[in-house]
Amino acid sequence: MENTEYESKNFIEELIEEDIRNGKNDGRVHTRFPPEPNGYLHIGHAKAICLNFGLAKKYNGTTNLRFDDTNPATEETEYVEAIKKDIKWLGYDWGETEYYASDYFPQLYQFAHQLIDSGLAYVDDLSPDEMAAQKGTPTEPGQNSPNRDRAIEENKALFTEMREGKHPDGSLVLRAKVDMASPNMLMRDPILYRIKRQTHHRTGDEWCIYPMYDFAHGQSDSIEEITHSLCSLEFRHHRDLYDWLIDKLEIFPSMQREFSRMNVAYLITSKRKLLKLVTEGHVSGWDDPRMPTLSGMRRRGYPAAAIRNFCDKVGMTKRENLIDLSLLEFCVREELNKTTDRVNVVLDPVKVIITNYPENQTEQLRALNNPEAETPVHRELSFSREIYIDRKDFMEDPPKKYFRMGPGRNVRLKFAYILNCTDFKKGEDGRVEEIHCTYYPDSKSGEDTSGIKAKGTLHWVNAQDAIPIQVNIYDRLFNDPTPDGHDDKDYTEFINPDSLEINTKALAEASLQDRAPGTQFQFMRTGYFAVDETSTKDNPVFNRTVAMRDSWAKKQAKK
RNA sequence: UGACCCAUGGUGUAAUUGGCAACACAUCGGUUUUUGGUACCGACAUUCAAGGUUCGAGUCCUUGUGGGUCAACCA
Repeated sequence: MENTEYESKNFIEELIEEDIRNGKNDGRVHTRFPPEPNGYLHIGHAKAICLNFGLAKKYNGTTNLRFDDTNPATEETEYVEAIKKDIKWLGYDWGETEYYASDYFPQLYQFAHQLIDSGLAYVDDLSPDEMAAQKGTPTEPGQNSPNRDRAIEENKALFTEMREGKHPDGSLVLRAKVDMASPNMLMRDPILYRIKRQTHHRTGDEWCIYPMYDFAHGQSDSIEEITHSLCSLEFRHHRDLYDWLIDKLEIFPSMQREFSRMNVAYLITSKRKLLKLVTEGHVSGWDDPRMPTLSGMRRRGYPAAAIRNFCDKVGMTKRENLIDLSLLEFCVREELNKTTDRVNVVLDPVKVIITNYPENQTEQLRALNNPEAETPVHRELSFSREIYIDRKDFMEDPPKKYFRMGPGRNVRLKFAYILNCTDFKKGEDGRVEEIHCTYYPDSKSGEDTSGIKAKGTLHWVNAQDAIPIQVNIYDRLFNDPTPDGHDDKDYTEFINPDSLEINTKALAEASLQDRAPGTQFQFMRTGYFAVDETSTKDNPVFNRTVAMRDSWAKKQAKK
């Protein structure tokens, strides 16, 4: 048949399918996710995780988790644990294939000797400044080091001494003998090993020399027989060295390909810059709900499924990009709309007295938890003479298009009755402090025979049993779409001073008293919220994940 | 004054490989609605430029233009 669906593939999938067609690696697909354990995973990593694990799943392959831990100065076990937790939370499982570049230190050391034996590596004693001076520039060739032609035996002896700790930190390095005139600066005799007396989080003090990225990453890929090693665009120039080393070492030919990093407006994804936000106290930690880290987004209430869907929608190309934050928020709302229970929470309470409702009466109303759910589930909601509504749902002198409460107007209370506003009282400060209404007894939700129409529907809480909660209202951390894209200004200058508003006057329906951290809700007409991990029965705390789409507010803002 | 990569609506991608520029987000308008939510309907680009090849070019070629990356004993 001709109506078979055509599935569009990204350039990496095209490449993999071509390899499979050609029988390369017997059609095997083996990817890896290689974080350095020097910080927490962020939204940018999510794209790489989804890519690597997604590809392996699609082509029946495997994905290794490999910690790229070759720089003991910055790496810690704390980060290893956090990274594993975040990957699992995102929904991926690496099974038994958990590796560490540091496990390969002995093998890498042998590789270095192999290169020396082939006359393709030498020990250099130049200072960093001298080396830089000889490096040349992108338009001028560099100069050979005076040590470049050191005898093989001497190189072997010196390198062995480096490993044995006979030379001080920084005094010697091992360099590959490639080409000091290469147009690719990375091929100008790159450093392979440096001396660094620093305790490693896994190997302790066993080593005082450590391989550089270029002599660890590709070799680790090769040792693990990774077929497709995918990384971001800025590593394109490393590919020449990657291939050169594999070729000279005659080891498994892993193939590196590059894709463009994900840039999301108003977010930053530089680990160094995120670390600074933490250490300088701009946020409460790596998992602050305003952080673009997976732990921060988790705490904020972004569902893993939403992040996966976002990564999928963003696509895979080699172009520079700046993705609208609204796409991420769309994915979050789309998921939460399907999954969360709707509850009544009043953020800025104003008391409403229903003057014709019996003083000592309380009735139980039936409330639908989630109208989107396949099987409807209901809960009970208590209702009585005094309730609270949100301050912004009342106007003393409302315009015609305002559908909420105002003197003389009818408005429905969700799951309850239609009210008619008869009066209101103001305090000394001029603020409305009490609203009087009457209710239509025959307008009860689900059994309304009143025939009365109310344009608006409000959320509310029963004054008798409403509980006080703390609500953290989060907004974007930066005021600028590209906070770290300005040459003349530091990104911290764009920090939004109003990125967190702590609301302690909110009142919630009684069912929210003792909910487990991480539980998510839609606060009816307000937004999506998640129970914070610090929340307790006596002090419930909720984080705003994202506000509802609000076409009314949008219209008002334009005026 | 080098090398490498990239260029399709406001944004991110697609175009069955040379054959009617599609999808999503955003924006605007409308319908439905006991959430100003959801759902649904509609509007919104002749593909960076100029040449060339061709019956036919977003796609191929040439030359430009614009953007990105590269000179850490970081990854």
